[in-house]
Amino acid sequence: MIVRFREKRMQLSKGFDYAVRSLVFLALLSDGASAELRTIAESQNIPLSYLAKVMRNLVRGGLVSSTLGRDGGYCLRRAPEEITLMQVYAVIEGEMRLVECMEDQKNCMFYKGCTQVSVWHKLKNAVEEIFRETTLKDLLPQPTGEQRLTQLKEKERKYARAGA
Amino acid sequence: MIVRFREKRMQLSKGFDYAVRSLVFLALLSDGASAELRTIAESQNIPLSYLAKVMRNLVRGGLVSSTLGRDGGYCLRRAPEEITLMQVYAVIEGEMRLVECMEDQKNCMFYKGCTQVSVWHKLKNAVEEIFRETTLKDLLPQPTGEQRLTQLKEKERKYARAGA
DNA sequence: ACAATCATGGAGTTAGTGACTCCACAATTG
DNA sequence: CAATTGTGGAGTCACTAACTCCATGATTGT
Repeated sequence: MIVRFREKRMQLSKGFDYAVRSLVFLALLSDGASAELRTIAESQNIPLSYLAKVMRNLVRGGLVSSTLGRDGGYCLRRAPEEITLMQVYAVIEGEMRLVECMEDQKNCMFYKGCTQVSVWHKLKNAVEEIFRETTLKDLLPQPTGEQRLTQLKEKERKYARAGA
Repeated sequence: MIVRFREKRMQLSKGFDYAVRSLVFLALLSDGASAELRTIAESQNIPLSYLAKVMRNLVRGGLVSSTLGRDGGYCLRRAPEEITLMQVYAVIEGEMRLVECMEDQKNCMFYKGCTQVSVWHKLKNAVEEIFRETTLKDLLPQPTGEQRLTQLKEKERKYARAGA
């Protein structure tokens, strides 16, 4: 039996979710390294040929670069902190439209008297602001206490060497 | 040819939009007055029998009351400033779920390492905050300059009488 | 009491599209 | 040249928002 997502509105698409996950995966690679489609798909449990489409959009959008042939794959084009969710959203979904008449109000039959459109815009702005201020870096898993301790020691050693 | 809404994610349902429009319509009636389904539907260009369903939800949700029989119809149960968009959303759409694994993270295969869910929650909170702070009153059309002038004169006359 | 008028309830129907698949093709490299 | 990798696009499928229909129940004026 396939358990499915009871659909309610205001939800994000899987494509967008997949894109973000994949980008985070790429961001976690030691810098500059690339990963093939299959690796990403398997690690993130994303259907391979569907992810192909998503990645193509990311390539077209300039967020990742792809190399063909043996040892090919995808890698980030910019540092994680320079890639915002807004950019990802724009690449995957385009312009955000909460309602039909969001920008082309001429089509809206309530053109003149419509008082709600301002609220929808406020909503859109709030969402986009969060998208704009959230970068891939914010989505990277925080180092555990142990890891942070290691980093600290590393730093200390550096300072010690610098002082010597 | 039927022109249709190019669907992009993060959009609000028509049901919700219809609900809000209808409530605003009711709020504009001189207080206590009720309007029948047909009146609302026609004024707002909403398919009659679809609106019936929406209104039923609003009744069940306690936002409007309905009276059957001749001269029946719907009217607001509370003052416009006491009805928030959040309440309307809850009645029409239920709990907001931006992604599948929003609350039942056990189902999420990335349970442990998932760093994005916090962003989705931030998003949800931002949207819900706007919904919570926006009431029907905020959606009522502002009086035009002319109307405001009339109101002002009305007030002056009152004061004049009071002074006399 | 009755008929007109109103909402209620629930079982359809439909079109659109998000999510996913498949396959042929193009580029790269050992 | 053969293996490996991404590209491109047409095609499929299931789900559901949006909408319809009809039978039923409540209320009120006459």
